[in-house]
Amino acid sequence: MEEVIVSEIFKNITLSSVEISKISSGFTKLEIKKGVIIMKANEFVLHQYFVSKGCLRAFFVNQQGKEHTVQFAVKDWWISDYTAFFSSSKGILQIECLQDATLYKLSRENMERFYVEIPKLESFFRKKMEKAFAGFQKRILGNLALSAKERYVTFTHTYPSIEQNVKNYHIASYLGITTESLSRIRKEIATS
Amino acid sequence: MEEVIVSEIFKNITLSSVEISKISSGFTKLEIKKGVIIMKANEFVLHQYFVSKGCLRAFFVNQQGKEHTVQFAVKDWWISDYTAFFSSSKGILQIECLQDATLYKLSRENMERFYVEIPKLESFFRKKMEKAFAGFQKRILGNLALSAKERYVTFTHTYPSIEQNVKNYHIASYLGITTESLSRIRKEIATS
DNA sequence: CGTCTATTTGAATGTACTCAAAAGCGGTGG
DNA sequence: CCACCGCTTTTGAGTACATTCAAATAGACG
Repeated sequence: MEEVIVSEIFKNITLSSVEISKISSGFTKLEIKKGVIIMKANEFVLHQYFVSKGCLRAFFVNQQGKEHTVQFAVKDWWISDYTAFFSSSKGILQIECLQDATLYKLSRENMERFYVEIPKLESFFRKKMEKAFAGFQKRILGNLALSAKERYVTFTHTYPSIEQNVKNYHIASYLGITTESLSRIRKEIATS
Repeated sequence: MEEVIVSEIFKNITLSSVEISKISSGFTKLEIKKGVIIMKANEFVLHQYFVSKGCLRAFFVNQQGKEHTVQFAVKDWWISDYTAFFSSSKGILQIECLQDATLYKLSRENMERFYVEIPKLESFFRKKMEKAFAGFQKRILGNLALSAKERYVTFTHTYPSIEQNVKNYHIASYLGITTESLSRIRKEIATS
């Protein structure tokens, strides 16, 4: 892997050249085409992915075949089925590439090795978790406290870069409403 | 603080007596009575709390005065307004004691000191975050994919110990429904 | 026993859903 | 350039589910 990517992923961290090459060798670069499913449900989740370019989503398909988007990821985000990734178990999510993407994949194994060999990376990932956790809490609160319309408006403000990349039905499946409802909400907003 | 509590909090971690006393001095023991609010919204969140006994909840109050429960905590759980705690900013959640409780409080400052002085604690807290994150993801998925009735049933199975400690309207505010709806759901389940 | 709080019930309302059909949009090939 | 195709979004009508508001019942506790 080109080593320049290490400074893209681990911004704000000062690393020696030895550390950089050690980290580099732990990542694998992937070029993914739009439409490709890079992670299937019911398989062991051994990797997480850093998005250097493009757009992806992680989603759950329920018994009725309905899709529920758990997460979008654009540049500088990480994506995986983290519940499975952390517990080294089989996942329930699928991950789909929505726009041609450049990814860097990191195995749990290499990540654990980083923690031991380069402790500041453990701090880095801990902080990343803290932010993700805070984001999830915000989302839970939003689902509890806000109407569908408010959730949509919040979404467009919080993730303007994502809105341009994905279909409305992906957004609907993220907000927990149907495509039709989202369409009506958009109309209502446009005519007000 | 009695040092015996350190082994209660940091189970599965081998610590030297020096480390134990260092950790002990970082925690403060609290005895809290039912009904007491230990954290108010709009104040800086400097601590997180380990629950040794009792039951608490973290909740958000929206403009209309409606309450939304983000988290319950019973024995061995931690509770705080983590979004604010991690960013050392003002919180939006309140934390209420639902059953007389024994808590051990830890400041962000002391926690950061632990990370530096006793690195295995950073691993401990990282893993704790990973589990909490996984739990939140499950909850988001539940909110998206399940009906109110299914969410209630899942809740009673996942947190049987909590259900006994809290009022139905607390559970309703956790599930995102009204007390009346929860009552009807319970009736429906009972007569089936 | 009486009071306060929590839960249940009822009736009317509202919001989002389902299903079905129409309209819009983008790309491809004649 | 335009006609066609597939996919996405919009619109409409009827329905289901949860909400609101109000009132009745049930429980807990002094």
